[in-house]
Amino acid sequence: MNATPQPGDEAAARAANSRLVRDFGLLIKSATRLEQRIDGELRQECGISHTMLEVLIRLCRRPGEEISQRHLADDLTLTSGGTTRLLDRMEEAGLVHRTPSPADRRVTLVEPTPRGREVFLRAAAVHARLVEKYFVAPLTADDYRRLTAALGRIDLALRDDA
Amino acid sequence: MNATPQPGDEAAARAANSRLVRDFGLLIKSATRLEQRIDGELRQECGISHTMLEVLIRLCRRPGEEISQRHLADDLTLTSGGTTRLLDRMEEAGLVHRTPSPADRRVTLVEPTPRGREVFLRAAAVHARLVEKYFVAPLTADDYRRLTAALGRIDLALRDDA
DNA sequence: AGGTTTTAGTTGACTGATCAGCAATTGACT
DNA sequence: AGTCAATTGCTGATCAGTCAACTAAAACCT
Repeated sequence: MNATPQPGDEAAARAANSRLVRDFGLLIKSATRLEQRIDGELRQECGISHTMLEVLIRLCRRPGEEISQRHLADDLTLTSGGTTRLLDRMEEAGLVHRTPSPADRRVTLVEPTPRGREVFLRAAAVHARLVEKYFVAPLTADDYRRLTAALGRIDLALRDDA
Repeated sequence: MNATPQPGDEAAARAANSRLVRDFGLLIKSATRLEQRIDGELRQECGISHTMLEVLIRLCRRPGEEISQRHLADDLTLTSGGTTRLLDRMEEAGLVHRTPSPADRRVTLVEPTPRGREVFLRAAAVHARLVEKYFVAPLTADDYRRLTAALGRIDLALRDDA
């Protein structure tokens, strides 16, 4: 039923079973699952995606401040094209408003609409509930602190060599 | 230039600036960046995506063992349809081989081809190099241990209430 | 000032996933 | 045995992103 064992099989098995491979897989998988869970719940209860929530978070931080698409794109790790389309959908849904920058006619500034802020408030509550349940509750306070610190260092390492 | 401040603005700003929101954003962002980096490098140097590598990892663990698509889908957090198409591409690329299960005529079993194992070995080296650089190096040994343990608990919490 | 280079955002073509619906097969219950 | 439910994998339609090519505007550089 199986082919005759090849010399490479053993080496491949060793690599596939390595500790690092499993641990790294766990990081990616946990983050993916977590995001899927939150995305699904947000769509169902608030009608927005997790990505849209991330946009609203950034737009609501400093009321009155307008943020350029470029800035959003960098912060969300999206391409400029992807950001254009994301904001198209959000504008269509009445969540944000685009205005050309008076200072630089290349840039367009983005602001949440009143409705955008309102939806954000509801979404933030859902978000908080789920983050609490799956991110905070499973960890001790100490673990939580160390985890976020560790993630910060990883993120820094990734940013450093662009 | 800015609209008159609304009563909800302040509440929204508070939510948007919360500690939990930032920390959770960091988790998702770090994982996303990490995966993008690795995916890009794998495509360039080995011609496979990160998802394909994850498939090969699972197929190479126990040489001679064949794994059902269903099992793969669950393990990768993909839908069955997505898995079908992923394996279509991998079969097309000569990385895996599908055989109908003799025991249950609904299931099809998947095995790596010799070429699949060979590509996997090269990809695993690239993978190890990057994981080492961005996941291990930025952390102390102690942090690393705690981080993976914490992720394990998060993953468990997510699995528990399916 | 004037030409070159860089930057911001949009768009068309494509990719890799999802979802929902399907056929085939198997299991479970009388 | 015979029906009804559950499971496996596949498919068409769609979605949300990428990439590369483009335009318009600004910055830079002698």
